[in-house]
Amino acid sequence: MSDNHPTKKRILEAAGEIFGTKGFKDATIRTIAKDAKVNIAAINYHFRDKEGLYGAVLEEVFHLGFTRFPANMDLAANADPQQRLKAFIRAMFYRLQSKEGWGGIGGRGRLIARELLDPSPAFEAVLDRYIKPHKDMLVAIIIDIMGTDPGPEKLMPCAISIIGQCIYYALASPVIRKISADNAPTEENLDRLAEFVWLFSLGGIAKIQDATLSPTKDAV
Amino acid sequence: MSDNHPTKKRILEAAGEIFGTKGFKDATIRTIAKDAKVNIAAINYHFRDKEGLYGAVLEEVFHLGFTRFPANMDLAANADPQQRLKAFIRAMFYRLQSKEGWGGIGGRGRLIARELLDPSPAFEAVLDRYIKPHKDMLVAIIIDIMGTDPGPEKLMPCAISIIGQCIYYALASPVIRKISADNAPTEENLDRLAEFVWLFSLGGIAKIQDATLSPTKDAV
DNA sequence: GCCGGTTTCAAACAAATGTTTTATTCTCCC
DNA sequence: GGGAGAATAAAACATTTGTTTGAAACCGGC
Repeated sequence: MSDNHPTKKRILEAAGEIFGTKGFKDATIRTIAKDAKVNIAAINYHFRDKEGLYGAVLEEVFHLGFTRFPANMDLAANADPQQRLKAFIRAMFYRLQSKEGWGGIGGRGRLIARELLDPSPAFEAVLDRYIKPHKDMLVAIIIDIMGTDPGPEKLMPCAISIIGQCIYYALASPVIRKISADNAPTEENLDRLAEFVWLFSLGGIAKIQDATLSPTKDAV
Repeated sequence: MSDNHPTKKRILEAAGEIFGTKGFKDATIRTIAKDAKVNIAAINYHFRDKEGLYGAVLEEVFHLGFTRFPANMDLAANADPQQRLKAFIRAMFYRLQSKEGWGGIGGRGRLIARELLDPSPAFEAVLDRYIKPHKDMLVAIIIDIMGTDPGPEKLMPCAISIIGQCIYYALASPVIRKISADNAPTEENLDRLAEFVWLFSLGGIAKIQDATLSPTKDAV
């Protein structure tokens, strides 16, 4: 079983597409096999079962996305933190949306959104290997922007707000297209959308830095 | 077929829960029937088929959410726009997350997230009836905060960023819980999270208002 | 050239699931 | 109180779908 086996590769490719657009349950082995021009049994032979295939797809998709579009996207490590945030957000948009990455709504980008909603058993590994380090990177950038560590009560929600905006564009693009077609993500407007989210987030961070938040145990 | 028929009501209740947690395809009418303590055939009898049931659930869920937690939540219409934004965001959090609303991750809140990802045929109606007016309300608030209408290039992305943050908390709460348990939405911290998103967004709006954005057709 | 293991293939299997059917029970109105 | 229509129940049906099986084809090494 030499790796990057052509059959295996074709299956992974087709599966990424089908799992992304239809979701785990709606995707059928038969459709994947047909798209990959492969016999049904080949899938079970190479990946044990449907879940095994899904796990392999997930790992491959994350690996691809984070190597092709790393969080510090074409940027010197000593760049000023605001530019690093811009690169971080741009990388996220490109990773999620571009054809070269997860292909946005038509493709595997949705696979990630689905995992956020219903984490699969295979997601746990991906979480530790890719997502947590990615989050730490963002947190470090926010600290640098603020100049001091404001503590987790401000840090984490900032990170969530930033990531949330990026993911939402990927998640809701069918609906965004219906309500405001110009702002639905496409290959052409990723830079514009990323720049917007960047500016918006810089404003948000600044505001949060100055604010005194209600105590954690709120009983308003 | 007198309405709020007890059987019909029980089915709707159970279906909302099951569809929300499992999604359309994973939910089986047998499970729903069992939870509702109803014969399987009763579902087809009252709702024609599985899709008909789903449509009814969707309509009922949106109606409930937007009447119980309207966007101007317990607030005078002439309140200052910043407070109106705060109320808007709080309403969204409560609608999505509270037990009395869509019950967050355990319940029907996920149903909405699923619709954003894969809009069903039944979603179209809900979009016109509930979501578009809701969006218009937010846009009006943003205009009031800025003092002038900045044009759609700034308005719509602001609205998307704000809504995106709220939805993301609902969508990703399983993952947020794993990464930063304190900030996963619960019945108790909704006010705190909403206040955070409000402040962050106020900062974002201010920043965007002052910024000159790249031209729409960007070719950096 | 042939033999071992690997890979592919077509067909069959078994389980799950939406829907329909047919009979029975219930409910209300005359 | 009886009957017509609505509502419920149990069982059967047809389809989809993940998986397995057993045979055929392929391939590298001796």
